[in-house]
Amino acid sequence: MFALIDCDNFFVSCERIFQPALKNRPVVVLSNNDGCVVARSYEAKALGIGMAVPFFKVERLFSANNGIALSSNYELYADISKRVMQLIREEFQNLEIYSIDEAFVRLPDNIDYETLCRSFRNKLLQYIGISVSIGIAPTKTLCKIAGEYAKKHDKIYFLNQMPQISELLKKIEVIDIWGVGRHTAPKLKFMGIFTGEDLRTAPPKMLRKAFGIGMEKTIMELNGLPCLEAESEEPQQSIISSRTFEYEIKDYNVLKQIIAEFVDSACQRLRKQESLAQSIIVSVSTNRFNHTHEQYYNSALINLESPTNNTAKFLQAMDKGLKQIFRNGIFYKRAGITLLHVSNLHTIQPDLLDKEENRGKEQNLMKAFDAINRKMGRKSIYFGAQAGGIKHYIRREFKSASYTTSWSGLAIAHA
DNA sequence: TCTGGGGTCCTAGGACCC
DNA sequence: TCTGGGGTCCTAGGACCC
Repeated sequence: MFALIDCDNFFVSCERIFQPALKNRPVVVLSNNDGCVVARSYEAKALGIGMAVPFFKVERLFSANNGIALSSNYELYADISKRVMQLIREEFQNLEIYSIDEAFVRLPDNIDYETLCRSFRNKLLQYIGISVSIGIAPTKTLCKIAGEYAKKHDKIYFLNQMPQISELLKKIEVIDIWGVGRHTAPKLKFMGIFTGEDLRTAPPKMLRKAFGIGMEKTIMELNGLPCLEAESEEPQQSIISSRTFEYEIKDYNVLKQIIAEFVDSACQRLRKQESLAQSIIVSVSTNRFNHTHEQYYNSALINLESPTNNTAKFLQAMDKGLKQIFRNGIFYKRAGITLLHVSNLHTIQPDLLDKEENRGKEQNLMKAFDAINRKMGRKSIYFGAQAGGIKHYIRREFKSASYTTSWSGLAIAHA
């Protein structure tokens, strides 16, 4: 049996831990540049604020109802997530972290699932102050459905018997089934498949021909046959760092300095998971909502001679790639990099032409670099290519303090 | 005025081989 | 010169997820 443990309104819940005044009123958390709504409290949902809507479209309605909007505070959410996952890990087997706010676990056979989950839910609430919903079912796809139901009802829901599954699926639109997206749903409707139950009883082989193997798996899973197994915690296969800027940028050097920040951040994550990468994609684009300037999108792939996690080498490659795609007179609003062809640092095939002593030196250099920044604080040392003077290219006007990750952000209790 | 960021998996098609 | 069948590997792009 699987269980899906899903934090309720996660980003909002994190903020409320340290700001009790946010309780019982509409709260939303915004994406970078305070652009879109990415998390909503129940009170905000009740106002009809949709997921991922641009905030400026709902701002008046929202503030008229005494709402509070916050910029995203990813340091805080990542830290709270880490604590939640740790507690889950101590309690269950086969933890699979699915996203920042949800995880699948495998439940042992022949136990009282609901009692176990409910006591764990209370523990999380008491230890960390985060409320979760838990869906229990024989497959992951059914767990998702059980979890959604649990959110709206009693927070724990066990979905197991076929008549029960069938009844629930009848009430669910096909677009709300995990694995069915906005492109596939209209096509399914055209074929007469409207509800989850229609999909469950549809011919799997036929739908596989039309939509691929993923759809066949979804149908099997709806029927209680597990096709998606517990996945082990593998290092990531690609690492992305990209941003939309607050302002449009025309200057090559400014753009390059900002992208150097992305390279630095991605390489740090690469080293943290003890990996190497061999390629980097650099991409730039204009503001797709601004039609007064020429629209432009381009990307360049640069392959390195051998896998590395040396920031300097990726900075060089990034510059080369950026030169290939940069055009004068374009107003750039967004840029990013992706590291790919990621491999494990310890099992790497050494390059015959690469001297081993150089590889050792390179590793030591980057270790020292990371150690200094860990000890003395972020960006105590950095590469010359990185933005020295350009710090402010993202707007986060309503960000809360880094309560758990910075001394200056510690909450103060007045007694 | 203001529209996010970070991932995975699958498939089709091209290049190449015998 | 054309024909047939069988295969691998790689890449770009689409679809999905949160």
